[in-house]
Amino acid sequence: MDTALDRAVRVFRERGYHATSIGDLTAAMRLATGSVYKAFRDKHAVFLAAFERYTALRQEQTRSAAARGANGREQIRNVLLSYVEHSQGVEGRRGCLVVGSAVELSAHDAMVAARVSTQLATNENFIAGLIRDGQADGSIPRHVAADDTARLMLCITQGMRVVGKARLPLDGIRLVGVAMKLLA
Amino acid sequence: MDTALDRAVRVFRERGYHATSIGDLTAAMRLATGSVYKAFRDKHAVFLAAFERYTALRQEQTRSAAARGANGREQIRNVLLSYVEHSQGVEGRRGCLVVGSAVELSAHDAMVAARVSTQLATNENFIAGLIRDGQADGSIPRHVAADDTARLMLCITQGMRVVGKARLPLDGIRLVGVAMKLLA
DNA sequence: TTTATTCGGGAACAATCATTCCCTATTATG
DNA sequence: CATAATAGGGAATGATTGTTCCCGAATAAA
Repeated sequence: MDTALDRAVRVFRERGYHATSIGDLTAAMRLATGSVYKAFRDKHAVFLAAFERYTALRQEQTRSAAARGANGREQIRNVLLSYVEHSQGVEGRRGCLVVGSAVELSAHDAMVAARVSTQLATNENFIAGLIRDGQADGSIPRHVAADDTARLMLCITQGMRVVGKARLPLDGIRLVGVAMKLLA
Repeated sequence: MDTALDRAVRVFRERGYHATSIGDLTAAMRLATGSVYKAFRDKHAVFLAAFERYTALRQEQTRSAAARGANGREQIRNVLLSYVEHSQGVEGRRGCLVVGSAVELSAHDAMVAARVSTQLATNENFIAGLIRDGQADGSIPRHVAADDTARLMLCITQGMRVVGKARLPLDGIRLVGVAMKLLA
């Protein structure tokens, strides 16, 4: 079932919610219509489950990217670099379910809107925490405003996914090199 | 007709392409079904016209915001501040057609994808030009990498629209204050 | 072995979609 | 004045949508 959900994640990322029909879903998940409706209440429930699964996976990926850094500053650099990578190539073209949901559904779907907000807040808080870690370990100056910088970095990461979906190439080293000035 | 198209822009921004039915469109544009199909070949053509109109309006708004600045640096500050304003409140919740199109359509609609890319490139080039202007007038240091910084600022602006659509509040002064470090 | 029960599959359904067609005013043309 | 042309309105149409219902096979229980 989890592997079927992974396939659902992929379809929703590629096509969005409204452009994904039950037919697309059953084809991707390799289940018949009846089987999908036996596992989920409706299309919306499939999407919610896919969203949940996607955010869990992405969270794990960014945290493990951060963990590869020796101090707060390097951890942030790794997180940003990881975002650039995921915003590019086939993965970037596939898109981010959080960004897609924010843009396509947030305005008219309270359930999705709530999950999008909490996910964005989680990401922002994670970055803010890394900034404070860096200030504690001496790799980031004390005068950096952790919360404001974290919110701007949230905009940067979400923006990368938009730009990446539009197929503009992103040079990780150069882009992140510039972004690190925010920690000066 | 232009006022009808303005109303179409609004609906597409609020609901996206796929979630907007012809019924929604005729109701908003205050035209009957037949009249819409007499003015446009199909729904896709209405969308393309709305996209064109939206980008023209937005371009004008950003340029006039920039024009209020005395030098390159202040012009960029004004552009960023303008983006924050447009990403917030009722306007922010309405969303950006470029971001929406990039996320919802770019992957499967070559015509839209092309227009999104050129629009993003135009925005980026505009910012890069302002950076170079600032370097010429002495308000921005020469060592700032114009192209890389412009691309990062493109990510920032597009990201603001995502975050704004998700209803996270954005403090223009603080956010732009941090972002201006990129021009140090 | 016989009988329940579960599970996946797919046909059937009503609703909604984008699109076409035709009718009726209104304006322009002779 | 008569008539051709145009523009707008809305019903009809066929395709597609999400959802439900029911069937058949496989497994568990008796």
